[in-house]
Order: sequence, then C-alpha cells, then structure tokens
Amino acid sequence: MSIKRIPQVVIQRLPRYYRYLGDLLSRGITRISSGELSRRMGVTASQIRQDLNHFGGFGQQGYGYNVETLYVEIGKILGQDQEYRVIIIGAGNLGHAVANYTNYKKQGYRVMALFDSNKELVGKVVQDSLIYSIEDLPEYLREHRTDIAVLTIPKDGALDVVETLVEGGIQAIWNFASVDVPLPNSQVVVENVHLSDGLRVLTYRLKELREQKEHLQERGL
Amino acid sequence: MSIKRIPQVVIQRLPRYYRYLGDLLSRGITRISSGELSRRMGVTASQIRQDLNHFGGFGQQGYGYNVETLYVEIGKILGQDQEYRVIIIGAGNLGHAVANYTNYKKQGYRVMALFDSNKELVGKVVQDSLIYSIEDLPEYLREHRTDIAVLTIPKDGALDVVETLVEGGIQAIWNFASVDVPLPNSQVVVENVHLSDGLRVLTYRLKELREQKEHLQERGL
DNA sequence: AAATATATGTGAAAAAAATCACTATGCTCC
DNA sequence: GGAGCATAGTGATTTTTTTCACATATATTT
Repeated sequence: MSIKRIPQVVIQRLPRYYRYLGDLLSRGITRISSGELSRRMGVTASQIRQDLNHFGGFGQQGYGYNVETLYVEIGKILGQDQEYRVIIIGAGNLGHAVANYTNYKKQGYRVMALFDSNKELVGKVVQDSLIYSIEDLPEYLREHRTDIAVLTIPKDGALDVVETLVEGGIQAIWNFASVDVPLPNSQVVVENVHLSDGLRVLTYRLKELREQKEHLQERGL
Repeated sequence: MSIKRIPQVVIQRLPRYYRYLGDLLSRGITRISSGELSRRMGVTASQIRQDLNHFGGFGQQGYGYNVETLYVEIGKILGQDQEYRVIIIGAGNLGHAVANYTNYKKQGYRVMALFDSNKELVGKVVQDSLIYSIEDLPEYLREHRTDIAVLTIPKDGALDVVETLVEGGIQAIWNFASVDVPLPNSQVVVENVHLSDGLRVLTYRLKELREQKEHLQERGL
C-alpha cells in the first residue's frame, strides 16, 4: 500500500524468510505464526511482522500466515515470478559451482552459456550449457537476450569484461571477482560478493571466542 | 581504549577496509585520509573515522592514516596475525574453489585436507592437500589440530557432519551447505553463507530497475 | 453462541547507527 | 620557525532500525 521506500535491510532479510518458508512448504506445513517463525529463525516476531508489513498485510489475526501464500508473495517481491537468463564468465571451479548451484531445482534461473579464456575448456558442456570463448562474448550478447551475468574470474580482467557486458546491454552483474565493481551507470545493478569477507568475520569471532576462554581460565574456571 | 562492545555492523565493514588498504599498499600508496578513502569506497568519511575509533586512534591529524599501519592494525583486529589450519568437507567444485581461493597468496589460511564421501575422489590431491574419506574425519580431528572447517556439501548430510566436527573439537565452521547451521553451543562460531540470498537481492534490484524504466517510458521520456 | 485464546497490524518508544560540525593537533610550505 | 592548511578525533544531533505493547480481528473451545 505504501509508496514509502523499502529499507535496504528489509530487502536483505527477505531471501532468508523465503528460504525458511520454502522449507516449511516442502515439509507440508501450511500455516505459521510470526512467533513460531521467529523461534525457528532466531529473530524477533516483531521484526518479522514489521518487515512483512512494508508490503501489505499477508497474515490474518488469530491465525497467522498461510505458508504458501507468504512464500509466493515474497517470491514476487524478489522477482522470483520470472525466469532469468544467466551467463557465467569464467568456467573454473567457481564457475562450475555456480552453474550447478544456480540451475538447481528450477529456481527461476537458467544458465545459458559459460565463457572462458582458456581454449581447452571451450566447447565443453557444463550442466547442458556450452563453454564459449570469451572472445565470442560481444557477439553472443548481440544475439541472445541475457538478464544476468556472473563473474567468476580472477580480478585482473574483471573490469574489462564488465565494460563488454555493459556495452552488450547486460543489466545485472553478480560479481565474484575479488574486486569491487563500481556501478558503471544507473542502468545496471551489481552485487559484489567477497567470500573472504565472511571468512575474516569468522576469524574475528573465533579470536574473540578464544580470548573469552582465556579470561575464564585465568579466573580459574 | 574502550571496553564497550564493538557493534556487529562495524565488524562486518572491517574486511572491506582491509581489502582496500591491501590494494593501496600493493600499489605503493603509503598514506590516505578518511576523505580520500571515503571517495574510493563510496562511504562517508565520518563513518570511516568513527569505525576506526572503536579500536583507538590509528591516524594523525593533518596527515591522515599510514596505509601500512592501518592495514596491519585492522588485520590484527580481524585475527589475521595468526595462521589458521583449515579443512574442507566436500571436494566438489565449490570445495575446490574454496581451496584455491583460501590458499591464495598466503593470507594466513592453510588448507590441510579435504574430505569427501565419493570414493573416487579419495586419494587425489588439490592444491597440495590430500582428499580423505569422510569416514576418516573423526580420526583426523583427533590427530590434527584444526581451526576452521569449511562445509561445501549438499545440505542433506550437513548437520551430521557438524556434529562430528563439534565432537572433534572444531571451533569455527564456515558453512556453504544450503541450510542454516544453528550454533551448536557457545564454544563454536558459525558463519552461514547462502550464495542464493545475494542473487535474490540482485534480482529484486533488477526488477526495481526495470519498473523504474517502464515508468519513465510511460511518461514519454 | 458465548467465552477464551491466539496472533496480526501498527503507533509509540527505545535503541542503534550514521552524520554533522567543530576543536585541536600536527603537517607542509614559505 | 611561523602561518596557514589539512585532517583526525569526538560530542551532539539526526536518522534509521528495532522493539514494545496494545487494540482489534479471527479462530477455537466449551
């Protein structure tokens, strides 16, 4: 109902709700209350209700939420009611992993092609998709409508590839190259993934945990 | 100086500062001001200064920050002054990718072994590390001090493996299995990675972008 | 059919995070 | 070595996010 902008933090929480609801759905659970969902997810019920309310009332007082309805509605918000054509630039292990992962269980993403600069890989097939030479990318983009490009290449060539992609009309880039891709212009959206960031946060918390332990030991516990 | 707890959001931003500083360092830039760094990173200078101040004054008025000092200091905060022994559970594409990625350029992480349930992979070598049978995991853990376990397996067996890991004394789990691992107890830290969450946020923003475009077209622009 | 229990939606309050704006310090250049 | 400039550190303010708490609506039970 509201014209008010949806806060970014809320958007970032939606995929997690979506996962949990999908899980409930596959287990045959048809109804869920914010309280029960909050217990399972480890967040507050209040936050769940407030988040969902940004998009309108999906629930019913005294009853809760219908799992399927809520799942579908959040899916729509996230754009999961459409199919996206995906290409993957970089057919190394990570490219393969993403190809597997993305095609998995028909989630609305279709990997159409992979590209690599290694001539030995060109012509091979991954998950029903062909690996092309990176040199064929401009031509491919001219001939095939493509929604999302995934970058699973080392950082060195990454920004050049981005230029090619943007010139070829790509509107969304999922970037795993270890370099931040700045927004080339307002006609493109970019999601920069830095796996190592998560690993470093983990290390921080491990350090913290160990320090805590030491403190306890010092006090003879 | 402070005993005050560091906000989680600040911790999550540190790895990004760390990356940018590492990049500056490798390009021979020895000094940087919060203003200049803010321009490069696309955040406010104020936020940078405030974030860093949680850990004490690393800068100097009228000069800025010494890139190397700041890099090293943030590294220490993140626990990058130590080496971590890593094992990878799941030697598929993602496991391989993480093995490559984690060992890269001697970043303080050493991949010691991989484990897989596929007998055909057992005995092979990835990045100087041997692939073991998953059945050997308990024994391995008894004999080798290990800091971090990475889970790159499908979600089905994931929680069982976590149990084995925790019983074996693992304190940190970096989980790529498509299921949230709840904190088994307060002696373990877990970082759940859901690649698809980022993809869905990207899709949301792509949808938004396209809707915006449509609106503009309707108004004849 | 009434009574009771449940659980949403939401305005208000509280807490957290980000930004502002200024002070004081040390650098740089003349 | 002094003047002016640049910039960190930081208290105050603003904005954003989260949580609280309750009125209302629906379901369920007796």
